[in-house]
Amino acid sequence: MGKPPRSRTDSTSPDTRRQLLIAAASVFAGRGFHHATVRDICRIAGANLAAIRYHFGDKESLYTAVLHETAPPPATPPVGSALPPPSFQLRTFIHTFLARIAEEGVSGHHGCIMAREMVDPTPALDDLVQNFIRPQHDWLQRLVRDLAGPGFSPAEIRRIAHSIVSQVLFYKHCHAVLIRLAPQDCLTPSNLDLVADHITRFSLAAITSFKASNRSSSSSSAPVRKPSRPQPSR
Amino acid sequence: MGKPPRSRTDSTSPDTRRQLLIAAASVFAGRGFHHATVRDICRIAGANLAAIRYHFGDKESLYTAVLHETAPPPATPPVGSALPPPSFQLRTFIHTFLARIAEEGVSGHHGCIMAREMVDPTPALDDLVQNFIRPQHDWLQRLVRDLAGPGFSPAEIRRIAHSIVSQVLFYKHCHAVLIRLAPQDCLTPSNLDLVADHITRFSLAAITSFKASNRSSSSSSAPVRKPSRPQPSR
DNA sequence: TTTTGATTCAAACGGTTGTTTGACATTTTC
DNA sequence: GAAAATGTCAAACAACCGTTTGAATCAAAA
Repeated sequence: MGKPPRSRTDSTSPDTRRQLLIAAASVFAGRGFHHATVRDICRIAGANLAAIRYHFGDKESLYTAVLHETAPPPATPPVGSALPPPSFQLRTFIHTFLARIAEEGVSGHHGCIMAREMVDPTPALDDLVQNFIRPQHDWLQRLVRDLAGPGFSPAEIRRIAHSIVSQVLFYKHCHAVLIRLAPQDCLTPSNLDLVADHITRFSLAAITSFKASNRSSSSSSAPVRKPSRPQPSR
Repeated sequence: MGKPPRSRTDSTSPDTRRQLLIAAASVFAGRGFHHATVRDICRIAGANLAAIRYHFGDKESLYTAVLHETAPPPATPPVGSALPPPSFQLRTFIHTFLARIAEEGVSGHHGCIMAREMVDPTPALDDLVQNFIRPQHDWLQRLVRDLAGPGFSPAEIRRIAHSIVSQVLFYKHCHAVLIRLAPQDCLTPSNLDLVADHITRFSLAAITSFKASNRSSSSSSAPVRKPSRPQPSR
């Protein structure tokens, strides 16, 4: 029946397995799970087509293997003694986040695959949310709570966190548009600091203003009068 | 040679053509150009497989036909006499934008297809940018310039516009993550006003703060001290 | 009625996909 | 050295894709 052998987790695996993982990470990151073909992966890896079945089982198992084995080590928040000020932490978070999705080489594949999963999910997204996204999401929420101070509902904290994350992901998800609309704004190593600074300033300014308006009035109130009934799209 | 007939633009087209357009819009919006199959479209439209070739030529021509024929009428900015204040215009822009990408029915298909094009572009993206995205982008930039006042470089204006747009698109592009991470934050008709208000307040607060810090100092200066060298991702 | 052009239809074509096969080579174990 | 496990290989399989064919259908013009 040719049942594939037990999954090998030891480091004495043959080279083919490693080459497949490297090639697969590159192809999956570049074209997404569905568009990537096993033939491309095997060709780049210099392996036979059947190698995928032998080493991983099928395409989807290879995909999850890539996600697990190319995952960056969990961020090391310097817990304990001297925590940098929250605004500094936010700047570092945004910069690191941007750098991960801007990265072109091997270390950027995981971020690219994650960005693709968000828009075009596969069954692997559930694991990804649980293991990578939710921890970061929770961490960011705590940071926003520290920055904003008391008097904010959990929903407000979450929406602020969304506003921060969205500004970062924009440069990944809308890269194709940006390159046609304003190529000079595309995320490159040269303007990464500039973009990180902008998003940090933009977000901190909004949070600071929220805090101020929250201190003066009892609850959050929209500072702009709403249109009675904004025109429904078409 | 069976060359497809001349493209018919008159309204006396047979019903099959219309049904194909409707079905195609739904399938393309739901699964994207590549994942959508002409067999699905024809089955939903109740048409034969060859109908696509006969009425449109091929799958890609059907796609562009959908993009053109389901396009919403150009937004009618009340030029001239009584323009509402910029902050009011921004709120309306964000609300309309959000409503378009949240819409589930037929009128939402164009927005869904556009959102997919941004992430997974097809040859149709060039037209889309030129005809739909760039006009809105330019309009928003002028609005931001009005809101921020003088003293900002074009690049700063663009980055602020990016920050605004990104917060809206987030709810579309990251819906799959949001539904797993914080389902109550997903964009629904019931919380659309809430989200629009948040994004408007967040953005206006940031712009107002930028304007203030621009008035006090000569140029824009980051209010947070930068880390000397933020940890490179892994 | 005959003819013409427009439209639909079942069926197949050629290509790509993920997957599987069974033989072959190599290494390890007894 | 025989036997078993391990890994590789070319080749094919089955399913699906977009596309194409050529005949059938139908309404209006001649």
